[in-house]
Amino acid sequence: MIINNIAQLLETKNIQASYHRIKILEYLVNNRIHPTVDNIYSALVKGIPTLSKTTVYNTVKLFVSKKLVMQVTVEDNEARYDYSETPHFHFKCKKCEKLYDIFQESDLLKSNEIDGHRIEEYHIDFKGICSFCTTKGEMANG
Amino acid sequence: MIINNIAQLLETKNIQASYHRIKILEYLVNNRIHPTVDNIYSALVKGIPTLSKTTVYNTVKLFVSKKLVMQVTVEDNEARYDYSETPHFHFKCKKCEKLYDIFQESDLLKSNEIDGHRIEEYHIDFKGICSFCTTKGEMANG
DNA sequence: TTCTCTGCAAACGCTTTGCACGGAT
DNA sequence: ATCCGTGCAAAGCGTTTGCAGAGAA
Repeated sequence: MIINNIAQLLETKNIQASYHRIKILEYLVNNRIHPTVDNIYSALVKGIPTLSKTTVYNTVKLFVSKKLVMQVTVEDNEARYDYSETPHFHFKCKKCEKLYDIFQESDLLKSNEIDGHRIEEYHIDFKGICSFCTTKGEMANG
Repeated sequence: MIINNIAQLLETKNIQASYHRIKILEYLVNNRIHPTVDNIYSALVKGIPTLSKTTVYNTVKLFVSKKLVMQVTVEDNEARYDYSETPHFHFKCKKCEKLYDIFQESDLLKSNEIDGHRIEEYHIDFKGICSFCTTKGEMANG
């Protein structure tokens, strides 16, 4: 369902709504499981036998560049992709390896628990434009 | 300097203090620049011509397993290594690509600035033992 | 001697690149 | 006819593995 909405969503971001792109975005919207490229490919190739992994790579890269989906890196060498309107954090269980979404915001760092999960490590990374680059304006490019 | 302290630091963590390990840890302690394996290798091979990248891989992996250094993944396909007693966050400038340490803790998410840097994205990942694995105790290993 | 550290070379796995085919406009 | 999406095959690159030689205990 909501294939039309998916196509519209693509157009909102100025992405031409090809069949593959619709299916890939649809998968991301309906499966908020932080899939890898391989996850997406394996799930979709059953219904689209001609699908290639290159297309999945191309497509998620395009989606990320258009800020339609977010790339998540919790573990190394596994790029995962995440469609979500709501900013959130992740909790990865070292035992069962599941990746949980965390929406709670307050007192994140005041205890060693979050949503009942025992925190052993955390990694908080910000990206943006640093104060030096901000004051230097655009001229410092390159 | 402080070669002796480095050796002691290794012994504290039950790591035999070989020459290479001392030099690699010394480099990490003195260069809090979140170096990659390649950074470490390139810096040290000048003074230790026989050094191999495999040894650097082996060594940082050992350090991480002994919790002597932390593995940082801000960008994909670049594993960086970080010696630091103080837990902290990172801010990566999208323009100049520099990686800043952030020690401030309060109101992290209440504004779109931190230490004067303009935040455009953030990624907060936790790792530990999830509530299900905790209640299941040790029996659920596998 | 035995155990561990070291290092070369090859293998590995994810990702990217180059190029050509095919469909849409 | 042109542009863009797609896909195969090969290359690329960081990392891991296997194994052998060197050094320490």
